[in-house]
Amino acid sequence: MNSEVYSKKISFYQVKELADAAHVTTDAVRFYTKKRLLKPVRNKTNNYQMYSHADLIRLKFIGKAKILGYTLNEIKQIIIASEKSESPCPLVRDIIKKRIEKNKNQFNEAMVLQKRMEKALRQWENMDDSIPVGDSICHLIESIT
Amino acid sequence: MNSEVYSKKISFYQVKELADAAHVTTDAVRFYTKKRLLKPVRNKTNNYQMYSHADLIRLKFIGKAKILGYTLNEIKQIIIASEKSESPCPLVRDIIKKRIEKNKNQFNEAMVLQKRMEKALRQWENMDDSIPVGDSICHLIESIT
DNA sequence: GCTTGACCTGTGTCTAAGACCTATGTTTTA
DNA sequence: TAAAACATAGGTCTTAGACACAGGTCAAGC
Repeated sequence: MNSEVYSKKISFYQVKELADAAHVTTDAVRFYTKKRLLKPVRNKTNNYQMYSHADLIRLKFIGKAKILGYTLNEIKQIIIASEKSESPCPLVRDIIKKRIEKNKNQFNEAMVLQKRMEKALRQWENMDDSIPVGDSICHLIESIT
Repeated sequence: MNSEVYSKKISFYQVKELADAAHVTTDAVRFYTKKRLLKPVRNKTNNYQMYSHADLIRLKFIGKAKILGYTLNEIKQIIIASEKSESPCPLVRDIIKKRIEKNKNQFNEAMVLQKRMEKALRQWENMDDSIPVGDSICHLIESIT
């Protein structure tokens, strides 16, 4: 049995119930709560957190936003905007545009790194595994220009 | 004037001298020192760290290894191997091979994310910036399947 | 009534590689 | 002698939680 209260037509969830409903861990729920992305109320008799249906919707929203590449801080800004009855959409569009651009740069950087590593590995094919001499550490890496 | 001691044919470097010589920050030098990648000795009169020429070579080595994609922990393992008069080369080759593979996977994941973001942005072109209703937060993100 | 298991609480540490800041001590230079 | 430039240790901050620990709560079965 869960902790839904039908008489009041208000459902509350405990941490694990909420986590399971959104297919995330309880650690994630607690983490989001600490960051104030979720806003449970306290059950004063046992000090437990009680999550509302709105929290469940928020939690699912967080999941979708995350797979689109939004960070938790960005998601928080979006939620805050929506709570002020502002449209968060311009913010949402703006963030994703910037992230797409940023990712392109990181992509290129990662590509450069990958090429560099592959080139090094090829060059090392003709070099032996010698024991370092003097202050040298590894002639393979030290041979890189 | 720096703190090189020519009479003993041993040069010592202060943090900033070493950092400048390897084109890194003093914070980086201190960080590597804390991680025991560099091993200065203490000047007992003023409690300063004194770095040797071997430290400078290590510091330059760290720089080269880093642009090849090695992490500091991996670099530490390599240095430890070389200090035991073992050849660190098999380790060096092994790490880079694994990282090349890992990068390929991360590359693919990043590509999937990028495509997902671009697709979302295209789909949002035909949607308006409405104000959230009820428990909804942002219909743009919530429209993602 | 008691135990057991499953849940809850807060707190802390760990991940990578430093950047930045504070407060304080030392050395060099004008 | 005072200021500038160096040094020290220590702390916090960045991502998104995972994992561990110690102890409180609650339902079920015996």
